[in-house]
Amino acid sequence: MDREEIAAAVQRELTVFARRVRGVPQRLHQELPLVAYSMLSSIDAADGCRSVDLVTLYRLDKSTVSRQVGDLERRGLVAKTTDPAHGRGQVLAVTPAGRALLHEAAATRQAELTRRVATWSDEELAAFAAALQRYNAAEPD
Amino acid sequence: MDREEIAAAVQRELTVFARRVRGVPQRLHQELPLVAYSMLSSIDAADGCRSVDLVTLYRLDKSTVSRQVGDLERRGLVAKTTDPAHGRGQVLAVTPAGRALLHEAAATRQAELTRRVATWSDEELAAFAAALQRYNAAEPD
DNA sequence: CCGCTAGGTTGTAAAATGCAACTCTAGGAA
DNA sequence: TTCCTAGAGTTGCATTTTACAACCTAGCGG
Repeated sequence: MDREEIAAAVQRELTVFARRVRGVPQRLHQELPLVAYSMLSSIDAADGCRSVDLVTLYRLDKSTVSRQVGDLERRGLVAKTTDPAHGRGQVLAVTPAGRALLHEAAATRQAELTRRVATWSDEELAAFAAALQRYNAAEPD
Repeated sequence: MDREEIAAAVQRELTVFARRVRGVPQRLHQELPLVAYSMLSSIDAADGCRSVDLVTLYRLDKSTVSRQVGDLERRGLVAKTTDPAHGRGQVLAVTPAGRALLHEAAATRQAELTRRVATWSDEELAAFAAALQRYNAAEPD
């Protein structure tokens, strides 16, 4: 198998993964679909982040992020604070309720993943994580 | 980093990938968005496949596949034939026009991928492909 | 003090999807 | 043979997610 074939295989597998994931949202966790989950977990991870940061992380439109963050806020999972230190924009923070729901959902997802990779060695899993990280880090433009 | 942390990293990276991909469809290839592309390429790869096969491959609803295949047919990229050998159901085939468009789109996507993994060695890329394959092959239920 | 611009929101339209109800027909049972 | 069941596909309908565009708002630099 030459490099081109390998690349084609990567392409194929990424496509399958991407397509399958589209439906998963509500199936996995009723209250926190993939979209909301990813937002919430990013806000939690990147301390003091603003909506713009999510725009660049996920390469989404401002409006999309605005709506989703708005939804999270309306549900009491996220709080917007106007931090004068950051000048313009609002700093986002996960509320205790948000954190609770997030941990619950994370556990569910983690369990699912753990089952899928049950037969993988630690080394194999670590290599996979590193490769994904590297792939995602590459600039698309 | 213990196994749990590694798993969390995998989770995180897969999420980022999944979220980013959602928007890509029309951006990458005007005529053949990700959804149509994946259908067409699967029909091309799995010779004599039926709609049901796509349902199981991508874990989509029958209706979704029906509409998408219908769209491809209306655009003259796919032909449905009622093969008596298969009993019920219709066997799908990519038309010459479909194949042409498919190859064109594949080239575009391949180029994009190639750029992203330009710094990867053959071994690294092959390992990535294998890991993805393994991940996708795991039964989710 | 004033315009510029980054950050965010809202209106609108499109795509993708799932569920449910329906049709059609091949294949087996009686 | 006839009938009934189950597999394959289609269509109606609602929902979610998204992009684009127009808009608003308030810091920041001059």
